[in-house]
Amino acid sequence: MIEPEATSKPAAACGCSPETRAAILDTAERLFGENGVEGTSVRDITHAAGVNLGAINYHFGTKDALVMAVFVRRLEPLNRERLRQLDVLEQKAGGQPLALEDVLGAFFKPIIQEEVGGKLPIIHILRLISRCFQEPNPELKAMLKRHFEHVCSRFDNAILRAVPELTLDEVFWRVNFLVGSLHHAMDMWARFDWVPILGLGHKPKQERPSREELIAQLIAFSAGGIRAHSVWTKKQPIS
Amino acid sequence: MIEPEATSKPAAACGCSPETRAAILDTAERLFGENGVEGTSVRDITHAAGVNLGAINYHFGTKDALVMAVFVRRLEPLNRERLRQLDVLEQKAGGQPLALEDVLGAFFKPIIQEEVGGKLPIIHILRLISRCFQEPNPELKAMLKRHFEHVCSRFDNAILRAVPELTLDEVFWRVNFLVGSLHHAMDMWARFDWVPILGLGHKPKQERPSREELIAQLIAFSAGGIRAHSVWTKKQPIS
DNA sequence: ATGCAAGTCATACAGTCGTTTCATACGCTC
DNA sequence: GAGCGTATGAAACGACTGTATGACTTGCAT
Repeated sequence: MIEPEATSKPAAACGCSPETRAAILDTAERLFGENGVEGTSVRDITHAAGVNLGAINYHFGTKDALVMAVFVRRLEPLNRERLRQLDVLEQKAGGQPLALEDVLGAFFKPIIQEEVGGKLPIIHILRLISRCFQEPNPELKAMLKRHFEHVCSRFDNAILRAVPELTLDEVFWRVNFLVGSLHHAMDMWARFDWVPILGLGHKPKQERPSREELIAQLIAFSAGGIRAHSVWTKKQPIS
Repeated sequence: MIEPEATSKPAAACGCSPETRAAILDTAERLFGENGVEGTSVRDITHAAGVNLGAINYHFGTKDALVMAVFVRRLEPLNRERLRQLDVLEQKAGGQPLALEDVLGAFFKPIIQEEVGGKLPIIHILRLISRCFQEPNPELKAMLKRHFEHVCSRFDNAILRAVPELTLDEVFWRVNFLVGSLHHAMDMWARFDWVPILGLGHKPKQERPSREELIAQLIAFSAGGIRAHSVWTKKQPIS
């Protein structure tokens, strides 16, 4: 594990930072997703990546800056792809409201397209996002806002046009429900073999579903949930 | 903040551990929920609780044991109340399948009943549960399994009877979707004033919804999602 | 009064944290 | 080949981590 990948050449060909930077980003993304930012030390990362301890501070300045770099590398292409798919749908529709399932597909599918933004499974960065939504770190929150603000605004509007019965507030909260479902489900999916240890109800009989099957289930669930009758227009209290 | 609550009496009345233990549990629950277990030191807890540094090790042995104690104090009465409400529903139904919304209500409502298991807002322990579902700590997982296994099994069965079209696997995953919605939404709700900073889409025009309103929305969404047409019986791939 | 057990206190321990330092080795331009 | 900027290496820094120790105080039974 500390073995510094024997295939690496003894020296880089150019003066710029070669694969060390990428190795740190890859390893940090994985370990952050598995154990959290606070649960992963810079020594964990450098040892697993087979680079020197000082490499993180040299290439990124601080550990916090590394966290930001890990996010930016993934979030930028991920959300660009989401918007691109939404653009395609709206262009096809020619001004008409989109089908709800199509909108949800444009939001979910880029998550499971592993090649978006790199060759590492996207699940790691998704688990990391899920973790960091709960963190109180203001810089982290500002960064997440910067990347998600426009995207969620576009999708909120598309969903509101697809299901005009709802109020904007209801769309806001139901989109948050949907995001929570995505995060928790993909986390469960990534650790499917351990799910019976977690013990959330029955252990499914069959194998772990494919990513495509899980996303199909997620789209069906979310669409059904968003299409549920409005409950806040009448402001009816809970029984 | 370090002020050891001036109203406390100079000495306890009995030889047993008096309010120190409870003060540690209350403070730990809050700080763990806000900053995570790894992000909260024993000094953070003891300072905020106004007790001595050694008090945690004296009363609980280790920090990990404190984490367990924090969980057990809440989870036991919470899940007991869930099962009680489900029992009442099944007794009323007399062998007939329950209404899906009633089942979901029995799962969600005890979360918002603040007086269940203590006088602290339940939101802290909910955020802590949400965080710890992602932790790789095996002892934590075993503890969560112990508390949730029976409860989720009961609710899975009730939901399966309410929506017999679904397969057991689908119920399993949709219940996980629902759990993710609950965790993420309640976390957002707890930090509603900061949500625009997080930037998940539009900022709602109106005020933060009441807990009852949010749960009503969550029940509507979840019921709609669970009632969505089965997608795995036909094993249709994603388009 | 005396002894005892429980609780609190200040302090210290060894280990780990993120970061810094300085020396060294490299590819490049002049 | 000299000089330069970039990258890596080993070691150390002070701060912080969870935990352990021993003295002190308290309420209560003898």
